[in-house]
Amino acid sequence: MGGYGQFCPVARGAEVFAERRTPLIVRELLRGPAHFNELRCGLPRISRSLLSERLVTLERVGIVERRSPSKGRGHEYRLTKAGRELDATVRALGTWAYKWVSRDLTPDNLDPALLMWVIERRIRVENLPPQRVVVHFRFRRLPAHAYWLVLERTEVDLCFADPGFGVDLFVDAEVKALTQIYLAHLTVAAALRRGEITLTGPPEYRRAFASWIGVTPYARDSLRSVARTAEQAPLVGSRSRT
Amino acid sequence: MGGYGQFCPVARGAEVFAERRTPLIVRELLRGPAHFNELRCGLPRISRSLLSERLVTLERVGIVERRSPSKGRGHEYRLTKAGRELDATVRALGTWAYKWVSRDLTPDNLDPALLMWVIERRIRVENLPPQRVVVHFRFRRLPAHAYWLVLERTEVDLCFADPGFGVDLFVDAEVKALTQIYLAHLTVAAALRRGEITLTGPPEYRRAFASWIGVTPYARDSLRSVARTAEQAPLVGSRSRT
DNA sequence: CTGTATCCGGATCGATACTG
DNA sequence: CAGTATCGATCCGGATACAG
Repeated sequence: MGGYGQFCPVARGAEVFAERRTPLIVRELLRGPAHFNELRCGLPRISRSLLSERLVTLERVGIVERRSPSKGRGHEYRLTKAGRELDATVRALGTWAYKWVSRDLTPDNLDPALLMWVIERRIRVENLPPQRVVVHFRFRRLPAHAYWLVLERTEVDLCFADPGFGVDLFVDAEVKALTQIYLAHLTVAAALRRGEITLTGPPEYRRAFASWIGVTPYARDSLRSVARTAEQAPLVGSRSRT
Repeated sequence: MGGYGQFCPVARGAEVFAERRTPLIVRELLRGPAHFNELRCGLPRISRSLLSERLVTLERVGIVERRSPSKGRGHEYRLTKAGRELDATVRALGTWAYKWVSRDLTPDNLDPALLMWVIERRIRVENLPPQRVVVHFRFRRLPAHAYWLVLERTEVDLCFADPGFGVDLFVDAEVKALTQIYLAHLTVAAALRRGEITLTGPPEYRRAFASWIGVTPYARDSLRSVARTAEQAPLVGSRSRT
């Protein structure tokens, strides 16, 4: 019961791309992660069985190439040329969804761990001060979630335990507000005004904080991005993680 | 178990667009049909239950608008502005699939009725002779399938029974070959040479037949993007785009 | 004619246990 | 660590019957 019994390219494409979770797996692969458990980081609720099965399918149809352990353990999953060219489709889908469905965030869509993960990747290092800054994030009504971002111009790290350098800036936030900021549907200034985010620390860091946080790349393509203020310079590209 | 638990626009978009059969339903709505059973024509194996359910979902998320019977029976299903803007995503998917997966046609992908349906819609009326031409299609090893195309510059009709005007041109074809022609992976000339299509009728009609048949729009998109890429390469002569 | 509700078999998915 | 096999619960989808 796999296919649609059609020769139409949209149907053939949907057979491989529009299977459940597949667009997200392709999105992750486009971002860069190549190992099984790296991929799982960006796919919070996926089971290992399903990810494994999808990777097998994607390899079979020529979107993914599985390479033998180059030096570490396990395999490397890389997109083939065909897979990389799915970028245009993923972008089109993301851009559409940014414009039309990203505004209404239900509690089910919120995920502090995932949020911190993407915020880390989009930190605008060029706006950081020369010295290292440790920012401690906590989320209201979710005491179990605590994160530390260690920010340096040369490297950004996300920790799940106090890294021990001392904390320079405390961020106490509503998950929803910080998510909206990442989606460029709310400015840091507005969130502070409404009390949905509280910053504690030296004034220069409190002032600069907004310039450190990046936004989703899908906001860039949308005509409707509301929060395009002076504080938001062009987005930086993704940086490599090791 | 509906959503993916993510705020990422790609995930939100996939929740609504990448559900099974949904890309095809959107594709059909983009083409124009607005009534329930018109939609089913382009979705051969879909059950009424599933189409009904998907239309309800699409209406709920704001992609489809259900209008009360304007004059006929039943409802009209129209894309909203949000739905129409999915065009870019459908095109991206179709263009990708045309390039990467449309070549390998399995018997399961072939469907004479659907093929005739899309050929009818893409007839290049500007190349037709002034007088009416009736073309009778038959498919090898599928004696149950017989179709008549009544071609006029002002109107094209597909019939499943002899319309009674007499037949001007007989086409006896391998389903696969005619499908490949529609996908622009094979020319009529080559198919004739290989004996995969046989034309019977006056020489002027046999010669002109190739110019009446159109090809999938995704072939054109693909050629255009190839041209665009070529134009960016330094060694290729310039071509203007509008 | 234009859908909708129900039922049931098969497909899918996550948890668990297991292997290299 | 990096997956894979198995199994049971859940979900999906087509057939059928039914309603406007």
